[in-house]
Amino acid sequence: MKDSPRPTLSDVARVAGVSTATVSRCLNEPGLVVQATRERVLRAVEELGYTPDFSGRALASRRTNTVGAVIPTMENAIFARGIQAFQEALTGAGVTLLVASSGYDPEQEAQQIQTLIGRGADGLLLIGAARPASTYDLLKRRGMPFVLAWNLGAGDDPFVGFDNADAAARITRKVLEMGHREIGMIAGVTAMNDRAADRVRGVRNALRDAGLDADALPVIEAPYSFEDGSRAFEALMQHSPRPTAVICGNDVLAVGAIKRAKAMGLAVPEDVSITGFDDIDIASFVTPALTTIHVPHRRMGTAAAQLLLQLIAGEQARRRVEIDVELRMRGSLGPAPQTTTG
Amino acid sequence: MKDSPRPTLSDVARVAGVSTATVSRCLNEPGLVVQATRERVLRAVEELGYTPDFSGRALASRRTNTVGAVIPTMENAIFARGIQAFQEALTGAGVTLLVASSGYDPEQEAQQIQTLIGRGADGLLLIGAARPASTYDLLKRRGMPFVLAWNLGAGDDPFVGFDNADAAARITRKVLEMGHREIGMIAGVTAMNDRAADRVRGVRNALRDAGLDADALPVIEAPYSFEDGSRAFEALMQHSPRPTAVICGNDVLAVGAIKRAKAMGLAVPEDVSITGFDDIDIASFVTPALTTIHVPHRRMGTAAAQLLLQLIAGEQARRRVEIDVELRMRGSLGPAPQTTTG
DNA sequence: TTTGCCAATGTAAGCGCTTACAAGGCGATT
DNA sequence: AATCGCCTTGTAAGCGCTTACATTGGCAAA
Repeated sequence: MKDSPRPTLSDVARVAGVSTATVSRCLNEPGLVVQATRERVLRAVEELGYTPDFSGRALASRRTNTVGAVIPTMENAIFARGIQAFQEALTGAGVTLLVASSGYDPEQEAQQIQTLIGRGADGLLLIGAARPASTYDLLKRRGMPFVLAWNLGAGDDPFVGFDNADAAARITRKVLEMGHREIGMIAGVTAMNDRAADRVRGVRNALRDAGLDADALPVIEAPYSFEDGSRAFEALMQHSPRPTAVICGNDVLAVGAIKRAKAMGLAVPEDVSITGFDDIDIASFVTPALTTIHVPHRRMGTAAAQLLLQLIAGEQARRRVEIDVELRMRGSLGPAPQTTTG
Repeated sequence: MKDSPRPTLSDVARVAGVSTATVSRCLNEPGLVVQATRERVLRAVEELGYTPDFSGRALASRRTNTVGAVIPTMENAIFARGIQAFQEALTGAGVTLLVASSGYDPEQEAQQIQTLIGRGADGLLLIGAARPASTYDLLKRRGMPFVLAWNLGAGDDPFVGFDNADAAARITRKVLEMGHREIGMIAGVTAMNDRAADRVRGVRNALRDAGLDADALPVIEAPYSFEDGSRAFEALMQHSPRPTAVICGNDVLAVGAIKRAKAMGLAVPEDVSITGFDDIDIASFVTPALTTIHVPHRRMGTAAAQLLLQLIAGEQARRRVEIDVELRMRGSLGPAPQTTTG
């Protein structure tokens, strides 16, 4: 195999017997080139196996048709799904996506943003709204279009998301409606994760509104895994009085909790009710199926792509897109058990 | 917010009162610049909020410290996990990752490879071994280092993977050992997916080796979702004689199958045994837990990164890395039920 | 035939950066 | 005091591409 250096525009030009400008036009504005020439050029392209060099093109044309996304991690189904839809929408518009992950670390996120800017991203997708002011400063000083997703944005920052606190409050009210008064929560790790923190806040708000003591709510934080959900559930069951309902910050924790409940000989929902959040595939597949908040992740990704493309194009657009989420009532939430004191 | 054009190297140079070469050196080889100058330059960088432009740098230096990966889809936990590890390993080496997805379409894959080459990727990660010869030609003509993952590579192509057929045969032998003779299979979609196809082949091989009629194996292909696994299971149960064991091409299908089995009033594994493949988190969380093939996806991602970096650096390296997978025996596989004819 | 215009192509100047090479300055050596 | 050599910095030539502008040729109109 010949390890040939990549052919360049001028190689093509030489082989085709035209100028580099003509080759460039052939590739970008074929209409400007007469058919015979075009064919000659394309033949040369074929023959040499020419592929345009992105750097050269970006440098000369000052645009990249590229947007970047910085997500906490790919190992979370909700991001994977949303980003996949985001990407599909972009591809449809001839734009490529650069994905970077921050591991939930704001410093790494800032670093990745720098990298993406350096790579000429025309716009950025960021997750959630909580990040240092310095990061927002950077973005705005650069005039870099960006869209926040998976949460509401502060100020007038453009976003495509939903109110996590409000949704958490909604599911909490449902739990209360079912007669539960001893409630516990298994939250995602809230440090550097405004979505997780907002969900805790939402639960507390709902309790307070119902005249209960929000500060008394036992909350255990757990990383995003079945196993950690299980462990947290077991710990929560040690709390006295024992919760009759456990509200989980996401479906994965909830599934872990259900599993442990069964292992502990507790019937769900007869002995203890469990709720989730996100409505990922597995939510409807566990037994009992999870009562949860349905979030249309794909739709959110698509809408985010549309908004970002509009911002980049400088078009007028509704900058604050609230996505509807809805409560999905399923088997894991039932009426509170009769207490002996009741 | 001033929508200032990005500051360039020469802006920094002007502010710091030095030449562009010195600024460049400050950023890339700080050792070559005397402390006083360095401080002055860094202050200017800070003040202007300068970020190096990737295109300019790539164009001038002929290297990008970038590798690309083309995966079928992000919406599959096994890729998400492997790629996450792949990325972490790269980041540790100061290399950035560009991810593209092909939607299991070889043409799109070739397209994405072109794009990544155009973007100056120093190397590529590709999934599986099956793709048109033209794609391999392109890669080799360019002298582009690449690593295949999630399967064995053909010829002497470098890979980090495992033998899907062999692993599938292994789990099939186990099923046979448990006394099952009426076996069915729910496979992933095999078109354009050599891993899925190899798994089917492996099952057939094992049956043949056991003196059974491999062609008689009922196989239903299903997309990667719980729901499709369920549907396929139900269809398979119409087959006569009804299978006492269902081998699934992946864990997601298997979980779907288990759920439907229960819904149909079939006990697992008493009435029907079900096996999976991949050992994703949920495999140990379903009831009964899945007997499956454990694949260390993260380890594979890390190893792939190491190999790719070595190839790029032109170092001598073992180019064919076979990853160990192992059978995880859990509750979903039990002895074949007594038949009336037995 | 001459003129004018337009379509097709060529010329060449960068885009922001790196890096050979040149130049300058200073201390050490003789 | 003269010379050398090294350390620091500057000069300038591209890297592969796009694109404003110049040039050419052909054809229609006069």
